[in-house]
Amino acid sequence: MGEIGREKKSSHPHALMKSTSIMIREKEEEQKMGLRRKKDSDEHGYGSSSLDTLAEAACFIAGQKTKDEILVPPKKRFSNFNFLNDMSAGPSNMSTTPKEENGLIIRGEEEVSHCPIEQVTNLLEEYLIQKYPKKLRSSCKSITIFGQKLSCAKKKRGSFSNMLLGLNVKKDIKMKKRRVVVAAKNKGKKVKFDNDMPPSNLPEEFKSLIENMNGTNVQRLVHKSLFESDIKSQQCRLLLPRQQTKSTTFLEPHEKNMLRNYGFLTVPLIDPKLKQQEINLGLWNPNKAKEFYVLKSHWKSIVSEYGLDIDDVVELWSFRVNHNNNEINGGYDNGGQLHFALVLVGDAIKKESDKEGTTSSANDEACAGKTSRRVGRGRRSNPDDSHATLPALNSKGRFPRKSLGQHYMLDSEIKEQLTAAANVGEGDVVLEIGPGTGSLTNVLINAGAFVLAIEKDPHMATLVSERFAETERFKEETALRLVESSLRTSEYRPHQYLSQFLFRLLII
DNA sequence: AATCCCGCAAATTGGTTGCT
DNA sequence: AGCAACCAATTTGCGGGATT
Repeated sequence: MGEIGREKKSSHPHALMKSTSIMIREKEEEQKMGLRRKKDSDEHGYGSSSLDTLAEAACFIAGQKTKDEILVPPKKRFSNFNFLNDMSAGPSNMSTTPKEENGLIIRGEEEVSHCPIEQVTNLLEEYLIQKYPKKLRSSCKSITIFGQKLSCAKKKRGSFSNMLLGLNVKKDIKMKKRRVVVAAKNKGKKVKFDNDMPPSNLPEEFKSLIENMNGTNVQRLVHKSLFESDIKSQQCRLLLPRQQTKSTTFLEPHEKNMLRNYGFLTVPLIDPKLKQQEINLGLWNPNKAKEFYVLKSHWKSIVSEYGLDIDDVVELWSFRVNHNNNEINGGYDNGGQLHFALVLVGDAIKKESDKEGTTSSANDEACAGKTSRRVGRGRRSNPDDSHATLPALNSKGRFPRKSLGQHYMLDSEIKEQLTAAANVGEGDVVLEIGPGTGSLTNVLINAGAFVLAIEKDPHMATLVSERFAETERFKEETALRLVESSLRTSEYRPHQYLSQFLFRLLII
């Protein structure tokens, strides 16, 4: 109590309205909708009539089902339905500081009471769960009522049953005072609104790598000094300044749709050491006036790997790589697949090179897509180690896709050990799920086995069949038979399948 | 239970505009 | 010119779901 009344003088009057963006103006609603609220019907003062109407709305929503979004176009049927009233779009001449009294928000002469958010969400949830086919529920990403998006995008795999329909409002009107840490910390630090960016200058090594990858449309997206929130371990994201990204057209329409519908887009990234990995590009406040792009998953590991710190300057570049095989990404990549390159600038790069001098390449592992090589140990070298196909793959912008469960196994010793452990010998028939570059396949064939391989990634499928096209056994169609998976639309994951298969074996 | 990760929106700050 | 109110851009606190 009183928190609202103590609203800071400097704070914007709209600030409160935003936070209470959905409220119900009861009197208005009663008049508009002809509803008669039962007195004493519930503690919030909301009678069943309103909730019935809401249920009706839910019913209507359910009737508008589409695969990715349930959309209720404004003023289509319930033109007088103003139940979920966005107060942020309310009267702009509201100058009185809002106050809270007896559970009511007082704004000038107008009285509005709290929306029973939980009731609303519970009701919608219950209704939709009852009325909605399960299949459709699971694919539903958001619900829009009269332009108000009820988002559930944050739950990647959230089933509808445990999904809360966030109404984009604070459930609790009471606003906690935030600790003012920023002001003290950044005192005197100028917030840069003017984009006095230095001229674009992509380092030569990046240029040549991108050239090798046949990259086109190379452009600098972002030039940014890192802030605490960019590197804080609890935050794990890099916010891309809106000014620098809003005018650019680095995303194609289908990519924007992906972002809006699924909340993120996995983009191949060349990191400062020219290693290739993937990063998730996210979108905050989708479909709102202030959309922000952020780099999410794996940003944290980049921060720790390169020891990024406050005030380090980074640049994010984008480019596109045309794959010959346009089947990749469902044939959407007409303009080429989006790639990013992360470049350290100034002190950040100096610091990184200093670090490299002292720590050598101890963290280099023979893992996905890394161009590192292991030294020492006296292990015999094998031409397959750094994979004959790997440089070629990388140069074409192909590297392991976690979304497909891809991991390149580069250590031929392990492959041989695996083959030996499985006791694979002449004449054995081996089912290989996800041969990838065919490195294990090669060992298996050399051991005399007949290999039946299933590959989902059409690019890999082509590659592995080309690789073994020269082998005599392949020509005879006895050693390797490649099955191009038609499971593209399923949730097929080779390693998941394998682990489940092993698990079943164990329990049998 | 602890930690990680994500997304929203409050807080902060510099710029702009309008009035005196 | 000086001031206040408003606007816009950006950072980051924080809640809460997901994961370990």
